Amino acid sequence: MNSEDGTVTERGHLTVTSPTGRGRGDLFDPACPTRQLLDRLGGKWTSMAVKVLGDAHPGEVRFAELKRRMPGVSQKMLAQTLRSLERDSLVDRRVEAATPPRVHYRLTDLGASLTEPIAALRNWAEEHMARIDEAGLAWDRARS
Amino acid sequence: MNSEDGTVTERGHLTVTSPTGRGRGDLFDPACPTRQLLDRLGGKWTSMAVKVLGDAHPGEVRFAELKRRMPGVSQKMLAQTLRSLERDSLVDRRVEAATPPRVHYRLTDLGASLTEPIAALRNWAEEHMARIDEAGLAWDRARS
DNA sequence: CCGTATCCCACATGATACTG
DNA sequence: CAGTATCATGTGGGATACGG
Repeated sequence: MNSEDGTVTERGHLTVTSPTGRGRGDLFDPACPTRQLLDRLGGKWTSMAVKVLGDAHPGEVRFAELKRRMPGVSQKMLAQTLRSLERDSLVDRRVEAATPPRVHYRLTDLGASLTEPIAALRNWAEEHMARIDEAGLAWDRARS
Repeated sequence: MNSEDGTVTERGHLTVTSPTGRGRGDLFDPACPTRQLLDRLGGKWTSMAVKVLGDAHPGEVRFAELKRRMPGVSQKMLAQTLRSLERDSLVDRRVEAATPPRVHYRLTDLGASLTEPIAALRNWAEEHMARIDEAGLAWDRARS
């Protein structure tokens, strides 16, 4: 982010309106909800964590089990991802006081509701991504 | 959706196991369609470009007009975003030979179909992001 | 007008090591 | 077991300048 330049380089977003549509006095959409959501889901592990927790719903999943079901994730990234989801109230964290400690995670109702739009994305992806891959390869070939 | 156990092997989503059924994963899956889609939509300008082009559909939009409707985007990022979309066959590019040249962009049918799952995301975001923001602020307050 | 080529930096992610 | 701390790095993306 640039220093003291008051003008932000990013403002209006997916809620971009037609100039004639309605007079939005503000014009500046400091934080478009869709952008914010995409920023979260776009993270490398967020959607996978939601998926894994969603599959276990309404059961709880422990940290190590979560890690086991998300091959490739590091402890750091898993913890960070869960933190973020917890902060957003999408995930609930329950600590079982014991030695060693046990920590259980589950989706909140809000988090569970997210699985629906994600499912829409997944369905679209399953149906069309193969074609997109082909198109990409063809494009690469045709290029010079 | 069941609360069954087991690793996530379901085809089509954020699949995580190796194709050879190795059991526990050693490698993460690079070819999950949903992951690929999210990587694209997660880009800073992709979804906005789709939105703007979708609003204009079936009309075409020229480069400069697109840029005008996407405040904050640089020429580099706009060109790069459009290239990527074109490569994916989500966007069609038409060059009108003239001086100065005119280039028109429009969504393909495939690209237009993407607006539906995106709309699902947007609806969810508009309905719930405010609450998520609150939760984040409360969380920040509660934890020093 | 419509791009591409460079440079640059913040940041997301990964590897590793260390605690309670 | 469930994290946090630290360091290294690849890259997305912004600024700027040049070219067709």
